[in-house]
Amino acid sequence: MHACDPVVILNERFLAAMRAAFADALPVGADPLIAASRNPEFGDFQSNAAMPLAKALGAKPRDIAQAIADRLDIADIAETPAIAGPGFINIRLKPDALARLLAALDEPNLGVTPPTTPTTIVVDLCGVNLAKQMHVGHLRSTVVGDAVARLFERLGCRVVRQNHFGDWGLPIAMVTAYVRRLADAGAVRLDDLTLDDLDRFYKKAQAECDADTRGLAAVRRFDLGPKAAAELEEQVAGAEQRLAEAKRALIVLQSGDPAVRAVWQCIADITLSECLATCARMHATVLAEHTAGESTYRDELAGVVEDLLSRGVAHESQGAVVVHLEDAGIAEPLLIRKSDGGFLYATTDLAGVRRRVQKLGADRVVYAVDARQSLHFRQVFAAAIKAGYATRPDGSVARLEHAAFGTVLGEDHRPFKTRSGENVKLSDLLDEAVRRASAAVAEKNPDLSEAERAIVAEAVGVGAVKYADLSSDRIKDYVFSFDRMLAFEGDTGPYLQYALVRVRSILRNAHERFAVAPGSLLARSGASAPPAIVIAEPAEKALALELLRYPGAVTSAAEALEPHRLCGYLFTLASSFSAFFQSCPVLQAPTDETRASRLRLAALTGAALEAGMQTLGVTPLERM
RNA sequence: GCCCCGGUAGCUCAGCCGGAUAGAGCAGCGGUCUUCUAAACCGCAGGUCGCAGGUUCGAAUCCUGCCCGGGGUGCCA
Repeated sequence: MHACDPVVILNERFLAAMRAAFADALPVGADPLIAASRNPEFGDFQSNAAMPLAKALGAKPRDIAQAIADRLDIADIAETPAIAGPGFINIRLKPDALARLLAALDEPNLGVTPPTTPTTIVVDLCGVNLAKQMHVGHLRSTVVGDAVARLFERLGCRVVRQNHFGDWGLPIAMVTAYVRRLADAGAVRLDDLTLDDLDRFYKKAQAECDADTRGLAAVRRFDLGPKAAAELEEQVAGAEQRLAEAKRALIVLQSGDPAVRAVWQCIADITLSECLATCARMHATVLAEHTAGESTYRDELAGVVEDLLSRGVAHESQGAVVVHLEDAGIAEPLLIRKSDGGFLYATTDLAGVRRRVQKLGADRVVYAVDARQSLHFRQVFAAAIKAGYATRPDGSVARLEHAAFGTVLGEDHRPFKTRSGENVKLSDLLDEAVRRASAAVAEKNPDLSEAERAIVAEAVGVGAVKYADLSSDRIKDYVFSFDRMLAFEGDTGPYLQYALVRVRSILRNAHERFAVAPGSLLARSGASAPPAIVIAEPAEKALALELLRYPGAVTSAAEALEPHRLCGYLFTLASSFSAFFQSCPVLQAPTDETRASRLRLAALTGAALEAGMQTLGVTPLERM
């Protein structure tokens, strides 16, 4: 794979040399340990293989390095290797080899090789709840989940997205009963409801059912007077009554009562359509067909519990049903049925694993969910494997992975909330980012028309929010700052967008001034004889080496489920291009050959930046 | 109590399946626009990699213990 990636090529060549040098004495699994050199003084790449082999082979590291170097067949791509320090083998690529490797990169997949066997990845993302607005809590699940999905799509895998929509259970029954009461009383018309209304009703319904039993206990304990006690008694009694109503409503909903189901469906439709609109605005591919609400599992839950009980995987305990997981190293058992007979989200998630592996054909299931669910998923995965739900038709066990992410924090390092302590609505967040982006665009580029500015501001604002979310290690909490993400300086979405805009500006000018057809520069865009690449200047070489890292960056980001690796790569690529842009005139290049070569280099950079940004779901722009 | 995650420059973060002098960006100081978009580039300054041991030729990276912060921990999701 990655026939244009020097690391892959050198790895093969070094392995061959190591085998030739040491034959059977070479320990199994010996690794050439190829890495890009951090200091250009030492060369472009290095092998660290000799030092670890010293002990196994009973020889001095430098002698081992020499033995490897002597048998190394790399004259076609590199200068004679140099041995330095304790036994590093330093490699410097030849300029014409760089040009050949870049030409190999110039194909539709930019060097990324599709898997030899078809692989299906199911990605659980977004996870909105019925009757609730999307807020910052959904930002990461949507953005990280979509980026992971796009990474695997870029690798050529089959990807199935699943929006595990929280549309079932007691809280849902509560709000459904609440809305139905309002509708029956003529206080609301179902057709006119908005998600804002529903969000309010949800909170009210929940508050009504939330008995202040602790308050009542405190009043009694401290004898705060009969009036306070009476008020609280009334509140508790009312809440208990509402809760009992909600439980009855759940039973009615579950029984499929048409009137209740109609209200529920209406609430679900309103929620989902707004959710899908917000996802579309964020350029996250979450569509109606990806929706797999918890309600779609409702008829499977009893069967799951019965199945696990009958096969001895689950056991009754204190009236509930649990799966013990000590053998998987987890002390806490997983509860899958309450003592009142109700099911839990673990039950749904078990049914989810079964469907995703056995119906959707997953080789790998990835959950883009908050890190606080970490124990829950460890339990569910262990239980699912124990139950055989993760077993594929060929008998292999699918990989179940939690792509856990940390919390979005405010500048005060507390979870990001509004001043009044509410969750920040995602659409408000995006509006604010776009508003700020618009102001900045107006200042930086007053020549843009109003219409174009609106488009650019939307792409820059949304892209800034997404890039900020994706560019730090997902497991860590991060501090949300409009100022930083929109500062247009440093490792930000706008910086990447700007680098691509500069590439495209060059290509536009080349077309206008030199009649260079845009499609004539790259083989991947159909050119039969793209210009020859000549690597001469240091900035050209640095850019070339950076471009060749593209396939490896995409692959490792996907494998590790870490989009921030791709962000880091794109930032260094954009930086290398900016340095090249500064020191290597393209249109004013000294010769026609140099201009043509640099144009192709620019076009290739543009292609890699564009592909990378699309993989992150950050909109590439023509101008900004 | 037990379990999980974090702790790297004044700030925000990379680097963590061990490799040569620990990197960016912001903030600070100093340069660069008659020339492809200066939303950029170049340079200077800035660090007991939480602490202490251990493994290793070599540790920010692996292991153990501790400290600090966050989270989770049987009938919510």
